[in-house]
Amino acid sequence: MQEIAQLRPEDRAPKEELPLLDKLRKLVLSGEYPPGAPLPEMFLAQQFEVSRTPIRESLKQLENEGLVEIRPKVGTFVRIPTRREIVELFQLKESLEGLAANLLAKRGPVPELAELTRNIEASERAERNGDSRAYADLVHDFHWTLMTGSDNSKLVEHYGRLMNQLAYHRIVLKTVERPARMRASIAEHRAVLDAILDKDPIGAELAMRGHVNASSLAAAREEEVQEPTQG
Amino acid sequence: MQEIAQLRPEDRAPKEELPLLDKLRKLVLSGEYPPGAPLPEMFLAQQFEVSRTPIRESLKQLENEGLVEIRPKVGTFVRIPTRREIVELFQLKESLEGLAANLLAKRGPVPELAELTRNIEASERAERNGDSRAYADLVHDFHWTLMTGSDNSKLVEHYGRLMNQLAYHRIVLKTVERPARMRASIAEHRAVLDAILDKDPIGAELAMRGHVNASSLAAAREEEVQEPTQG
DNA sequence: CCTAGGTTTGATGCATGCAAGAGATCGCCC
DNA sequence: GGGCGATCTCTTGCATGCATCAAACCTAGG
Repeated sequence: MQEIAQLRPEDRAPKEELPLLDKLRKLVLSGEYPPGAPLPEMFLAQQFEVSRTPIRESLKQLENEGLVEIRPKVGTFVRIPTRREIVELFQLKESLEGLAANLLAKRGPVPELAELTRNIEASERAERNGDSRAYADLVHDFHWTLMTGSDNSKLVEHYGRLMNQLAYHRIVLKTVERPARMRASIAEHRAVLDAILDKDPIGAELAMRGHVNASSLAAAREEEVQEPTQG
Repeated sequence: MQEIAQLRPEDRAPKEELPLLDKLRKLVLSGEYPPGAPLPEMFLAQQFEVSRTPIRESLKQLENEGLVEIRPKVGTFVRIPTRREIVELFQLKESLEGLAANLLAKRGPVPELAELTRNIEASERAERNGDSRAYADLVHDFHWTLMTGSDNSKLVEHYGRLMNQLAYHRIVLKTVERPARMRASIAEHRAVLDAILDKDPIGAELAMRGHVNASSLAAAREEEVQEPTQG
């Protein structure tokens, strides 16, 4: 029974995700199937040219990830997050990103710092050029660079799960940052990075949380505009 | 396409977890199968008197939860977390519990506050009586009451996933708080509760993070004692 | 026309069979 | 005796068939 002690995750190559699960996840996250849409196993099976079994397994995974809902003996449906869940996810997001900023600030000089610096410069260019598409991508990159820079794989893992549900939400409500928010957002990014460069974990965390909170409020305001009446 | 809009999770009863998955999870978390132990589908199938199919689905879930590892064409094994992952999980734990304390402090008078008060009093009695078993249960309850009291289901969900991996770790290393730590831990709990009662979210969060951090350090020290040599 | 009950349909849930691959075992050659 | 290779076994991965059940439909009664 000694050899099993060597079975540690670090000893093997990182698990490559199965292509089928990725395809199905992308199908949901892309919004190709709208929230509430049914996902019949038979249909997906012939869609991907496999049998129902691997489809079933993947759907169960997606249920575990909170992206679909399986109603026993009825069917699988694209999940519709409640308004409340969105708020909850934003609260979590604030905390996790704050933690990432905190941890990164403690790490000292790492490549991510330069990448974040370049990101902010590129964001400013995109903002000046009014390239909202490039800007959105850069915002995405900024947050993920900060995450991976935290050097905490479990944090990244949980963050990924969270963002899958929120990214989905963004698609549903088509939330986009308004030009007025862009400049403030960039300034907040810079404040976060400055605190990190100053090796100020608490300052970095607070700055990040303030930024995420401000973004969340902006997103919530967008929703108000798009869906003024909602119980 | 209007009727699908009514398919919101809040409209239905909370999904009851399948018994089989729970049984398998408990089997792993209880330590009945030690880390690295193989979990053959056939064996489990006849163990639970079902076919391989539902076993497979459950095992995939457990893999998603990070409790087992499936090596394609080889088999499923109880996962062994790395030392690094444990540290990462403790960092996450600190952040999530801090968030819970923060949110609870913002909620005002809720039943959880009285429950936490009672919990601390019971903890003190257990400490005086040297009842480490009861004390451990009370510590567990304190943290979970705080979590559920945050009124954030997504936070609770992520915390549950995290604790599944850490609870597992506790079993593996049989980490227990030493008597010397117990009194300090109770005082920290009280400090957290006091800040919550004062409606001081930031103070509550900081107190909670300090407490979790102290506990983590204590746990790490326990490990040092039990496993002095480890690369 | 509206409602209640039985029926039909369509989907899932699970059992089973077969093929493919990884690892161990055994034998052969050096 | 040691190293190497083929075989052999045990496992998973997937396809398929049947039973089960929820929901829609259709019909008969009020």
